[in-house]
Amino acid sequence: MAKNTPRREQALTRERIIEASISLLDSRGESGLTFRALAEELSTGAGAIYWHVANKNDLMTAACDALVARTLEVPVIEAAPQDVIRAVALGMFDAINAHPWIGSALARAPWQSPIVRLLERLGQQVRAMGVAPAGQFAAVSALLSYILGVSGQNAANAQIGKELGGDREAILAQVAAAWSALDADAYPFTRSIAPQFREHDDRADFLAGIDLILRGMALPG
Amino acid sequence: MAKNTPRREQALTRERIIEASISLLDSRGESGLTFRALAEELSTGAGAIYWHVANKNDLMTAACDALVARTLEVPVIEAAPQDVIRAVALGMFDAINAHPWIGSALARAPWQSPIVRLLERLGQQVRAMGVAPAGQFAAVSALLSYILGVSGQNAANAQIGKELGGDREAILAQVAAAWSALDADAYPFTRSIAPQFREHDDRADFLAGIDLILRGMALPG
DNA sequence: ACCTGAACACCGTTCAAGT
DNA sequence: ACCTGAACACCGTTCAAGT
Repeated sequence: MAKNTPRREQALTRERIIEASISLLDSRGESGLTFRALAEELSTGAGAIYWHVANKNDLMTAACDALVARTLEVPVIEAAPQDVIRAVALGMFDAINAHPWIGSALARAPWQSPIVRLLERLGQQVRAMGVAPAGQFAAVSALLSYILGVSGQNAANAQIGKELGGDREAILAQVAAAWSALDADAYPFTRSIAPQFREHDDRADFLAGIDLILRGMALPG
Repeated sequence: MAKNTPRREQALTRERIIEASISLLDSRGESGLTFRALAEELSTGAGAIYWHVANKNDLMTAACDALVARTLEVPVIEAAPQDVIRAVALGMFDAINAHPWIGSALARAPWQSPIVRLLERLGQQVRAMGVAPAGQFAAVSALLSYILGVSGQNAANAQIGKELGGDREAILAQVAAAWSALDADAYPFTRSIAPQFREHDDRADFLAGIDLILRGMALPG
């Protein structure tokens, strides 16, 4: 055996670990990211990964951060601040739809790097909108919380969808049917909204919520 | 041994299991809820619990639902719809502050019973506000997503706070310091907001976000 | 400095067997 | 019908030992 035979094609780096994590998360879902699976994918031992990564939480946050960075990388179009905010929000919505695990990862990373990226992007636009300095943090925080809330729900929906076989139409119909069967006295609103729910468009409703907040922000006072 | 000696004081019921789960979650945090710990608490075997509960997810959702139900149980004060919405939202905020694990449980229970309780309460008020039927679902959905987003972040904050020793002041200061140290070109907004963040009031900002959405909803069209 | 892989201390869930 | 508890198939994480 030559002594300088490399043990593998590429050296094990934090970046390679993160990339492998993303592809594992995308292909096998949240429960598919395992130190053992990762080690096999990278042709190494489970313990080796700990040299580059503190723990699983660190790994998830890093994977999430990499995708959020990519999502926000798109060139900033010259547009009204409100439109940029809409674009950023929709970009996140689409990214989470494509990689549902980001939703759960974001929920567990309070004020960490992926969130800060978003905060910065939204904040610059909120400032450009002319929101008073004293209200800027609260305004950005509201946008952020809303986006994260939708993210989390969408991630959970996707998870359940995968478990139940994936047919979105069927799941919506099932939920709508359950709502229609609720007690008429206790749940009048939910019952009445069931048909609307069945045909609702997550993306359109998401944007409607963003617009609600933006409209509230644009008002004086 | 008499044959009719009861094996334990009380029979094992779904309710007792849920109560024990809540107290375990409150005292030991999210990772403290374990079938083994639960079994010991209830003087039974781990497997016995499965007779009354489908799985851990079912258990978490049920525990969450019980607390949400209690939170929404408070008598509806005769007040303007906006004020009732504020009160409901604040009630949820405080409940999640007291039991951070609700935040994570809610995030994983899309359109399940705890969420439906909230949906109903908010929906009745949105309708009372006079929002057009076609916009009611989107409006409630926005409020709901926002509340869940804040919930999730708060739950994660509490989790990290517990891990790091619990001093909120110190954690805020630490995050603010990290933000101030960010690259000046890439993160101008985050840097500028750091002092504000250090002294921000989660509850006040939460309410400010609710008001933003309510204001947006009250506008025509 | 970086990697190996066995070992540790857990998990949720199942299921034959009991009452 | 309800409960027992051992067993199964996993986890994340650590660490002595290697290169």
